[in-house]
Amino acid sequence: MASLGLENISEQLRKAVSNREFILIVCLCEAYYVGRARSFLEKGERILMIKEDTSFLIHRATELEPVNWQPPPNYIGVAASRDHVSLTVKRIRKPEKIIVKIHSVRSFFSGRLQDKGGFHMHLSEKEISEILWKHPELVEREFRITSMEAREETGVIDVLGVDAKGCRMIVEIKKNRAGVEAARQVLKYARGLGKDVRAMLLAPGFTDEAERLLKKNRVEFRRISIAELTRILLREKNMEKKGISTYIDYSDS
Amino acid sequence: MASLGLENISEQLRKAVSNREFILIVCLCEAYYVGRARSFLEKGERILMIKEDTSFLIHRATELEPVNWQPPPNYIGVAASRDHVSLTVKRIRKPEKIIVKIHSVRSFFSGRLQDKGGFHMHLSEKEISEILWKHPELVEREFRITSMEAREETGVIDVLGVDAKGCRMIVEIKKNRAGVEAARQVLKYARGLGKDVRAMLLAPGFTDEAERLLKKNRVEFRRISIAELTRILLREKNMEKKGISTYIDYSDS
DNA sequence: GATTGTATCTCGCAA
DNA sequence: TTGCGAGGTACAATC
Repeated sequence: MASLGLENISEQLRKAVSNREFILIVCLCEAYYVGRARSFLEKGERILMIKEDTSFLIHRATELEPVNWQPPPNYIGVAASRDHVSLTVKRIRKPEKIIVKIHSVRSFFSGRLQDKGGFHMHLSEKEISEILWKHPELVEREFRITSMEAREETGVIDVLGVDAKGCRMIVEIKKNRAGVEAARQVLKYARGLGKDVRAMLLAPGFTDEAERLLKKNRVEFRRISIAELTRILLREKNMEKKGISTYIDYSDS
Repeated sequence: MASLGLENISEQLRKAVSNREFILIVCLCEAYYVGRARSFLEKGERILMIKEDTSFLIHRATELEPVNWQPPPNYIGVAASRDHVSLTVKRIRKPEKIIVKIHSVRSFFSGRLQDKGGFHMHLSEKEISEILWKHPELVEREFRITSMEAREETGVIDVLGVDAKGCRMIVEIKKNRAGVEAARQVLKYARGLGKDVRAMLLAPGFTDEAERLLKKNRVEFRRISIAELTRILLREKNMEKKGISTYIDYSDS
């Protein structure tokens, strides 16, 4: 465990900052902020967090939101005085800075975090299909779905329907950002059904490559928001079994 | 320093949670979220923060924003398995929850934070006056300022001016939330100048008491945003010496 | 409880 | 770089 003497802390902090480590300090401090506004946080015990990309946060004992913060990139300076360590966090691209006077330290952590784990907002394609089945207008105004998961020679087409003008339309759903493969897949389906068929790809996002391919081949595409679909899904579920808290249970076992 | 064995951690965590302590855990973990959307965060090293009001945050090595979070109040549950500790954070007023599987712990801190320090967004009354001098429309459309810091028998009136209809108007500025004292002060000034004078109190906020008193005496009041005024102030300063970074320097010495 | 508006909003994307 | 829209926005004030 690190010694918590101020001289020691300032040395460790300096080193951790120059190594671009993740730093957590539980300390008695006060903080000034000048930038888009100005503020002063009186002395008290808080958590200082310096991230590996120089993001900076000061959290208090309560409240979700940090009391002070600064988005990266920042210049971070450490200076030792007789009775305190000052930490200066200065935004590089904008005129903003926070100065923290650290008077004493209760806990200090620094180190590199091993974190290659991905973050996924998700909804299965099946769930997305179910939502679209109930809300075809999410695909397009006056769109009607005639069949789902239709087996064709070229593969399984997620959604088959008819647009406002009576034109047939196939819709392919991707739960993640769609790449060229997805684009090629829709293309294949569309070609398999002939010329007078509209084709659309629905996904939370599209790679540049995919967009190019889709535009070139006149396949329509549209962004869907997983968050919005989730909102709809949960609302419907709540309608079904109302009164009961009904979000999906991620049981832990 | 706490032992970082999982059994030990689960016990400490349970105790800290039941004592409503502030908890910081640097650990290898994965996290599920279900609620307004759904997400999964793959295994990696992160910081878990449980606050004294049960606010919950998961921060990664980079990025200002937490990857997962949950506003208070929450129910917090701890369960130990053979190879991991699971932490369940379930929102009380809304159907949302996060489940974190903690696989190993690099650092653990828990304790009560002594923090009575206030947080103040500020701008001096003088600075506010200067901004109003340049932007009288912030007081009211077509307002013209005739004098500032005018000495009257009853005291120093911050702003004296004329409204769109030519009616005289006094404006009192408070840089913090205005209480009854401020209200009484404006009232005194207004009475000192006679009946055909409008009076207005500008402040970032008003106590209920103050509002009542002001309404009763037909003194107008208007909320001003310190953040907005600061924005204007800094913009003007940047116009003056443009090219140079010009925010006010909080020197640290 | 539901709605509205602000924020040192942040963040991503397009122009 | 700037502007615009979305967000699990959060949060306070208001009805």
